[in-house]
Amino acid sequence: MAVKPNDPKWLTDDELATWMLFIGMVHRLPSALDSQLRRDSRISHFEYGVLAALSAAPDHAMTMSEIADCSRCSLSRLSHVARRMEQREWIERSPLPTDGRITIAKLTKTGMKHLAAAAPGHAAEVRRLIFSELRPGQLKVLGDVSETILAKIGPCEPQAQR
Amino acid sequence: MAVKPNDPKWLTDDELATWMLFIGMVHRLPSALDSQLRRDSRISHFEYGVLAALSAAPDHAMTMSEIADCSRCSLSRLSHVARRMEQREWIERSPLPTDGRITIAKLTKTGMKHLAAAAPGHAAEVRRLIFSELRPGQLKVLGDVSETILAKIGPCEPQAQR
DNA sequence: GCACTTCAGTTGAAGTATCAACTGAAGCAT
DNA sequence: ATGCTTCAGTTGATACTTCAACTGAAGTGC
Repeated sequence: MAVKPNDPKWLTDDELATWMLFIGMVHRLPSALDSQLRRDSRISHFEYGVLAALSAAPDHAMTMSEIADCSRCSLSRLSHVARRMEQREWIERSPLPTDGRITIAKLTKTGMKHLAAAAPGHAAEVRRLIFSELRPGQLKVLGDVSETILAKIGPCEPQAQR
Repeated sequence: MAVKPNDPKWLTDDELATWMLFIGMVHRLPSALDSQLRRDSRISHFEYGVLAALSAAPDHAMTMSEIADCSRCSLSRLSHVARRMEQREWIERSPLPTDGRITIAKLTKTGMKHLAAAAPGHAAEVRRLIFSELRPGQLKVLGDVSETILAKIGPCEPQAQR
């Protein structure tokens, strides 16, 4: 991202240099992860996250809102994605009997298989791109900084609470 | 991003905790920056980057390929975006007389005004979200880590060189 | 000078995301 | 029990991104 170097309200030189690297990385990393998953496993990074979340949940099932929270996306986006995943029979959706507003999404066997097939390659890519050359001190800083930024961004706005 | 905690090829506990925070931040930061710019200045983060790059270039002009390189995007994406920006009269495009393959994109006065109007608010948001609570040591680590990851990802693949 | 290749960029189609509007279910106040 | 409000989720329209195919210009070998 290039800049307005003469604007007094912009950043110091050090900050600017960091910013260029950081924003470049932030832009390119998601698509790099996405490419690997699509190429090797015909699945998007976002879909992978949903499957992984479900696989870790009791009974391989969660409500739509729970998934949206932990995937940090809007219900709208999740709803579209869930429809496509349901068509591919990776998940099944059904209303909760005791509260008709709530939809339970459940991982199918097919979905579980796809996830299991995709996981090792994805893990290897994450390790290769990020953790392979990260020293413990850097790991800690990266976690802290991410946490701080996430806190500043705050909870999902788009449609979450309004 | 939830996970496969029992997979031996996955990550250590420390790495996993860091990963969840980091990938969440990486996903949400671009849309947070985008929201601020769209809300306050009717411009996307990507378009902002293009305008900023042009504003820093000699004569406020660059070739399409140069812009694509420094914005880290495909020529295809840039071409679509440039058409929309040309319609809004933020930029003008013309072929280079000495080589008909090359297109020069040039920032217009209108485009410059929009950029100047958007910059302070955007800079403030970047500062608020990222730099306000970052200590010098963290700044350095963030830059180094970003650089390492970018190097691992390598140059743009999509359409850049093939 | 002619075919072949590479280069720089554009285009259209298909997929995906975002936004606003909507639906039906549940809660709640009277 | 009836009307209002909130909740959880879905839907359709619109906008954007990506992919593959294409175009015309320049370079290359013969």
